[in-house]
Amino acid sequence: MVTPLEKARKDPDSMKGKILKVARRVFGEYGFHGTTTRMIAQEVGIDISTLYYHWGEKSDLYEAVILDITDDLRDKLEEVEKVIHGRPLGTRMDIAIDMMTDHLFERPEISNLILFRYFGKTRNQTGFDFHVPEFISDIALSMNLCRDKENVSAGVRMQVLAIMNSIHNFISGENFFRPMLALERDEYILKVKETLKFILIPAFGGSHQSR
Amino acid sequence: MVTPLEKARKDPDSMKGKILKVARRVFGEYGFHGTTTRMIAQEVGIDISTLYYHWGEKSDLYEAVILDITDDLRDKLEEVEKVIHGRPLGTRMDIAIDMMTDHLFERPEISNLILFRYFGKTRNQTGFDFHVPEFISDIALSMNLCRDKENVSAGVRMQVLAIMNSIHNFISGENFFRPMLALERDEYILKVKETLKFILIPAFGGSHQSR
DNA sequence: TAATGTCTCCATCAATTGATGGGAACATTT
DNA sequence: AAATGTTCCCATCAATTGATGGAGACATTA
Repeated sequence: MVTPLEKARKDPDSMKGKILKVARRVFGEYGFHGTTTRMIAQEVGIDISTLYYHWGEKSDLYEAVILDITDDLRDKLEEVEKVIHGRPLGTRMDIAIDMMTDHLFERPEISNLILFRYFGKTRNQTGFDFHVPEFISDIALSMNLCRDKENVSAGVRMQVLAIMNSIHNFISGENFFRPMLALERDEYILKVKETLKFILIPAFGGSHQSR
Repeated sequence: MVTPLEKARKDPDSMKGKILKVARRVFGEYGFHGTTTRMIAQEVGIDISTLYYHWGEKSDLYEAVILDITDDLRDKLEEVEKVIHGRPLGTRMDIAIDMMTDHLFERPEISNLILFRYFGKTRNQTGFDFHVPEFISDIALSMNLCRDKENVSAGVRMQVLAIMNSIHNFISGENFFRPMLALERDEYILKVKETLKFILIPAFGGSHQSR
């Protein structure tokens, strides 16, 4: 069976797909409460009732957006893992940072939405959760921070969280940070990678034992 | 002349002060759009019109909250600077992390609100900005990352941002991360400090030259 | 006592916002 | 041609939400 989300992902030119794409961006910029269904409809260039025809409740659309970016992120992480597999630890970090930042800078809504979920509450919180835990374990394994996927210690999981968040921060904070630093977009992206590596590689890329 | 905000800060038991305190927390949890004036009034235990009598428009109250936490943060940073001044670099990081995390874990709204401002947009954005830049330079100087407060390079400022954000992330994300890691509050706080030091001290605390 | 300023609540508005129903245009399929 | 499904707009609701005016209660001051 094909869910509406899968259909919309497969065909981004369909109305469902177009709405989903815009909704990703707008929800990402303004958060759940900061976004109105009218804003989304207007950006797509359709009437509001058309939006409801396709996606139903606002929270249903939001949920679809969340699942969409989750899938997106999972796919990318798998791709990265394939590329870095087998290489020395330092190189692995280097490549992973490059690939993830490039990917996310093209899709800042992903970082935006993830950070919104981490740090903000939503009235009428529906507890559909985020499958973060499995990501974490995969990354920990891929970074040689643990031996097996099961039973990753809390400390290691926090380290992975810190890494992912530091990336998301710079992506999502671009609109705030870049004017502050007076950098062009490509300079900014370059400096982000540089800074992330400067901080993360000494701690993770070097010669440490897996615990 | 005494502004309403100064008055409220000086006298936290006054109605103005009580409202401000609650508003900090609620705005921090739900963001600007996620918070209704009725939510705040209800938490304080007063009628909504009482709130408007004291603070006027919702956005005025929000602005006061922002200024309030900015002052709070500035004061704390000054205090930290006094304590760590003159000590060796590694110890400085260690103490600064301990003091800042302790302070912020008691006042998570600060981290919440700062991250909201970094990562989210607000409809009708009034561009009152955040005075982040000056903090950054102070911290950079205090961490021996630059020689003088003027003319701190973009790279160094990004490093400072990364440090501050990584702290805010764990504070503000507690509600999301802690259940995920199945930790008690004090365990969580301990592990946060541990993780931050594990990542940051190799990059900043060790033997590096100031640029 | 009278006056003043502070603080409170109730009732109410107007605008926004989530959501729906009806109906028409249009293409595709049967 | 008939049936079906998709896409679209208009009108409209009910609930929420930001905001205000008026009228009391209360203490302090004159």
